[in-house]
Amino acid sequence: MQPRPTSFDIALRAGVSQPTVSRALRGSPTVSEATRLRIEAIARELNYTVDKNASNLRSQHTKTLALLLFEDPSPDSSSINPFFLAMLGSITRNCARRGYDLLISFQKLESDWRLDYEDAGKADGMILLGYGDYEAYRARLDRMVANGAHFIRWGSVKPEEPGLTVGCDNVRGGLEITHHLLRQGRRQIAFLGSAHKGFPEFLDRHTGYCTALTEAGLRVDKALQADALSSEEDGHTAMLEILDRGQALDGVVAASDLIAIGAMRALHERGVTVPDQVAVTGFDDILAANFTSPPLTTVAQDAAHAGAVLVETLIRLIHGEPVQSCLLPVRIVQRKSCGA
Amino acid sequence: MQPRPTSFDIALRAGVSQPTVSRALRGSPTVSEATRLRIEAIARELNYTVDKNASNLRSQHTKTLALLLFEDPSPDSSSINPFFLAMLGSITRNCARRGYDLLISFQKLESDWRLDYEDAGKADGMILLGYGDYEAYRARLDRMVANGAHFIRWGSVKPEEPGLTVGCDNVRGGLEITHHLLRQGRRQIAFLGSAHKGFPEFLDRHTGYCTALTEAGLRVDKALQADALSSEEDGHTAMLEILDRGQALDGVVAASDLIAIGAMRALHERGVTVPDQVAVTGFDDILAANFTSPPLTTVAQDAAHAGAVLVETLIRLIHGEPVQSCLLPVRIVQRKSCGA
DNA sequence: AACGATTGTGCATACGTATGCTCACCATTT
DNA sequence: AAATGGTGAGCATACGTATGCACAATCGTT
Repeated sequence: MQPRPTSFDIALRAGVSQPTVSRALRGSPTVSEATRLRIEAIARELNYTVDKNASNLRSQHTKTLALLLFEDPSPDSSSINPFFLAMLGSITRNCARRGYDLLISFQKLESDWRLDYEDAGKADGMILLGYGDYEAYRARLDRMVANGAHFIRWGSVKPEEPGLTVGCDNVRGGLEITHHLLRQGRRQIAFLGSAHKGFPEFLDRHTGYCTALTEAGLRVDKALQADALSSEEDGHTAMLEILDRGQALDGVVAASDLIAIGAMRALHERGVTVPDQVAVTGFDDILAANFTSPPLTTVAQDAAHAGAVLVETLIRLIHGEPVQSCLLPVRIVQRKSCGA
Repeated sequence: MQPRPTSFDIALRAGVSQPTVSRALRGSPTVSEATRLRIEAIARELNYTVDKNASNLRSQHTKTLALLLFEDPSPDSSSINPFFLAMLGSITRNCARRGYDLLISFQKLESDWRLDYEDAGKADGMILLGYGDYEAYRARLDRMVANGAHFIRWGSVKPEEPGLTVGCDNVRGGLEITHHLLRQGRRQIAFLGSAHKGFPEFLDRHTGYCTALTEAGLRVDKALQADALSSEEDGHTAMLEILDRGQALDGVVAASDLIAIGAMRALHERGVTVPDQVAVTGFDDILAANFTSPPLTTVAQDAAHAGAVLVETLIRLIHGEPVQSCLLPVRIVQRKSCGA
């Protein structure tokens, strides 16, 4: 177990100076082809790798991004929301594609996450992922922007918020899926999802839902709505709540797939058939949406694309290139649960 | 946007030397209480954070673990196996709990992953996660062990393999779930899962399945087995293959939940009822297993516990403490699909 | 033939921290 | 009063790389 070779070892064997080795391996044009090839050969032979800590320390950047995953506010914090997991996969791949490492961390929204990463020189920028009411942290975000921190959020895109946001078009998603149910002739469409401020994306979806109803000349009825956070259990509870009101309904727009799955369970328990009596739709298109019975019609967010945009935009921000927030399109995935 | 404060800045304001600041903040006993408190106060005031790169460079360790996630060999590489995602979540949490950062990377098993991480000084150790025939890489693993690399694998625990492995008791899982079906009176139990070497865990589960049948005095019948890699589609195909043989059966032991879900889809398409005509079981207990129709009886692997053991063991390995491979218990989660 | 332009390399140094060693100081002991 | 021991802090330095600057060598130009 010999110590790692350094650039000095390479230099010695190649008969050049250490800086020349550094330049050669980084592909600097000021090093001649012949020298570079010689150095590269020796480096390969010795299994040399650049010491990242030394390299980062000197160059003052890390080629690393930090992904801060904010815990669901829901009590069941033992599992991550499946959609965020899909995002995580996509972000990881895209970081690798761009030559960046990805540092992952779970956080509470209230904790002092800024200090831990970019400030500590562990990452060049941060991706903020998770439900959460960023508005409550406006002051902190403002300060971060002022300090020149590099970060980008996934969430509800609002022009007035500080910093950059990438998110899908939740309003349009809510609008189109509701339209879709209306086109099936559904008229008493419930909405399940938190209207709580902590879930700005759910609020947007709710806005789309309301707009669709209004455009169709229908009344937005409070009796057809119930709060649900993000879990399957929440969806189950919310659905039962509406049923227990004795409220008649023929459709359900759920703010997430998990909520929709819970709602279907509740309907099933009460002997209501899906989609014949009640059509149900979700949002996200998580894996499980394929396997429910009936399979769930839902608004798909393209996690692969979203991850690419997040990483790409953040890297451009780090490089000082012009960037802007970005609203991604959504797409309706039609399966059986909507009755179409 | 002023430059980050360094330990020299703190030292200046506190009227001490830089090394004293370093010692104070790291809690060295050679610094007096009074001095330490003073330094800590100033550090807080200036929003000081230790520069990780400098710190790591000097101390030659990073307080970072690398998670190498090997791609599924399955063609659909766009999504990560849900069980591994659950592991990822658990590993992340446990790293945080122990004060380590987690660096994530997708890899191909063939690529030169060792060089990229521990050697580059980016991580103190590596967690290897993914299906894969590590045996084919025995030589490389041997070399890594000889070089003193710190790594731990998730997978099939075999005493003869180099390095450390943590895995659940796949043989016992296969055994118990098959017993479970046998106890329901099932006698013609199929096995769906790759007997391919690339999936040692599936092989172990298959071993358990065979043992259970033999113990029950039943013959292990090739006609009741079909290869399936890890995806839902593979399970679907494999199930159809057996059905198309005209093979009679009353139970299915699938080597993963996704395979089981695909199998149930195939059975449903052919008008076979689950669990009345055919009982179906899975392995993993992914989220979706709750929501299938009927809900899937399966062998649960405790990802939360597994992640804790992996991280714990790796850290002890890094610290030079005695460690050993570890076999984790599995637990049968009974739902509707097994007919019990 | 002399001179500027170009090319390739070395020198010196900085990045910010952690730690072995030395040393001053004070309290206690003989 | 001298010797001893313990405590707290400073000095010097190392970790391995990247980069501004100087400079030597080569080339092309008039």
